[in-house]
Order: sequence, then structure tokens, then C-alpha cells
Amino acid sequence: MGSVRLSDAEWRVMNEVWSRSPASARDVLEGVAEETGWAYSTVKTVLARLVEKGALSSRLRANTTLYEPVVTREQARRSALSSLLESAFGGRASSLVQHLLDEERLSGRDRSELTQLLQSEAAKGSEREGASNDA
Amino acid sequence: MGSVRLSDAEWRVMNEVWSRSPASARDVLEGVAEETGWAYSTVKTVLARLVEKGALSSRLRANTTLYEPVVTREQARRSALSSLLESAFGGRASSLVQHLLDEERLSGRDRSELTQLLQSEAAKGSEREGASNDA
DNA sequence: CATTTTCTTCTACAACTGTAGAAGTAGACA
DNA sequence: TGTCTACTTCTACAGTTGTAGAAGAAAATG
Repeated sequence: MGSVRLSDAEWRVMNEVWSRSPASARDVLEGVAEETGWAYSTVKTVLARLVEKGALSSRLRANTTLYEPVVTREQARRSALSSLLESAFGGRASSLVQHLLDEERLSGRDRSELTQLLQSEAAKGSEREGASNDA
Repeated sequence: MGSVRLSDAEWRVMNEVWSRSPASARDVLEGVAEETGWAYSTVKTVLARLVEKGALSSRLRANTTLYEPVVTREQARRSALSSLLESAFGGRASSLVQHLLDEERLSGRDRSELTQLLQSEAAKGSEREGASNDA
């Protein structure tokens, strides 16, 4: 019930639809044209595949098809993340975060957001110290 | 120079080779059989593709081909991570970590490793407070 | 040496991806 | 109403991935 394997092209399109839903093919194209240079029919094809997969729904307004997300960004993220976690990090979340901290080129903004986040989370962690610890 | 796009099957195989390098096709198969039930020739095909891609090197010992990593686990992880980061999290590392913390099912072990990690990192963060912050 | 085992290389094939052209159709405008 | 415009659906095609059978060659075994 929760697996929405998205390809790169599909992520691009979904990202558009998530931010400007409901979206027409034209809308998506506009949002994506700059970076991709895609043809209109390319967008249309990807959209169709996403509907087939159940990631989007489509309805008709006048002669134009409008698309809306069925799968949420959260769901898609979760599933992508957990699949990467599994295949690439042997399921170790800490390993993944470690990597992110050590190796990834983070912007200043990222770094401060992260620090923020980590501090509050670490706080929560020690509050909870000694509590039952299993999932 | 650093892009090693690995597919799921390729991750499986690479994981074997990384842990028991140099590895023969048979070695890989043994490591992977339990979970996948793959045929020998499947392993062989994936190995061949990995050599083609430059992720593995192969040399002959007697009549058997031995495979060794060319790409390190770190490199592969980095590239997978950064591509996920890009497509799924708009490049926001903090978003990704947030997600991991909120949404992912983490084991107790994971959680404590993470907390550990986060605490020390947060510490580093505040030490550095007020320093120049750009990448 | 004949046979069995173990490797190897070739070939295959269906599903999924990236990308798009062509041709048809409905609505807008002169 | 005829013509342009903006949509739509179909079809295509090459590359990647998952998965494996078949047939050939070398090594081990009796």
C-alpha cells in the first residue's frame, strides 16, 4: 500500500504538481522547461504514466486535463528514502546521516538548519534517556 | 567524475563485493542467494554490467574471474544520496534528516546511534558559533 | 581418458525510462 | 465559417534493468 517508485523524470513532474496542484500539462511544462527543455509531449507522457501508477489523478476541465496528486510528497519521500536506506546504507539511518554530515556539500543554510534540528532532537533524546527504547 | 548510478540489483552485488573483495561470481551468489534466489547467470550479468560501468574491475585467477571494487562504497553512497537529495528533497539536507527522524521506522539501535551522532555534531555546531558560515 | 562439475560467454526478453514526433480534435478569433 | 491554436491521444524507439537459459570450455575426479 505504500510503494511509489518514482523515476527522475517522474520526480520532476510530481514536484511541479505538488506545488501547483491542480496542474495542467502546460503548467508542468512551464515549471520544468527551464531546467529540462522538455517537449510538451514528454510532459504529457510522464503525466500519463504517473496516472497509470496511481500517483496522480486526472480530471477534465473543458478540454484540458488537470492533474492532482494522489500520493503525497511525504509518502513518496518516505518510500524513496527507505529504499535508499535499505540498498545503500544497510538500513542504518545513522550511517546515512553521518554521510550527509561528512561528505555532502552542504550550504551554509543547510548546515545551520541541520544544526538547529539536531540540537532540538538531541535534547529530546536526552530527556527520554533511560526510557524503553524499542520500536 | 563521480557519478556511479547503481540500480537495486547492482547495489546488492556491490555490497557483496565491497565486503568480501576480491570476490568471484560464486562468492557473490552465495552472499546473495538467500535473499534473492538469483540464478548464477543473473549474478554474472550484473557483474558484467558493473565492470562495463567502471564500478568493478575484473581479473582472471585460474579459470575464475575475480572482481574488485573500483568505486568505493563511499563514492556510491555519496552519489546516490546526493541524487535523492536533489530529486526528492529539493536539495535540503535538513529536510531529509527531518524526515528520517519523523517518519522512518528506526530501530532502538538506530535511534541511539543517531542521538549520539547528533549530540556530538550539535556540539561542534555551537563551538563554531559565529564563525564564517559559507561553503 | 571419460565423465561430471564449474566457469564462462552469448543471447533473450519483458518491463521501465527518457524523450518526442505525428496526427487528430475542440475552442478561439477574424 | 474557415483557420489558427492549444490540447489530446498514439506510436516509437533507444537505453536500462531484472532475470535467466543454453551452449561451450576448462578443471577435477574416478
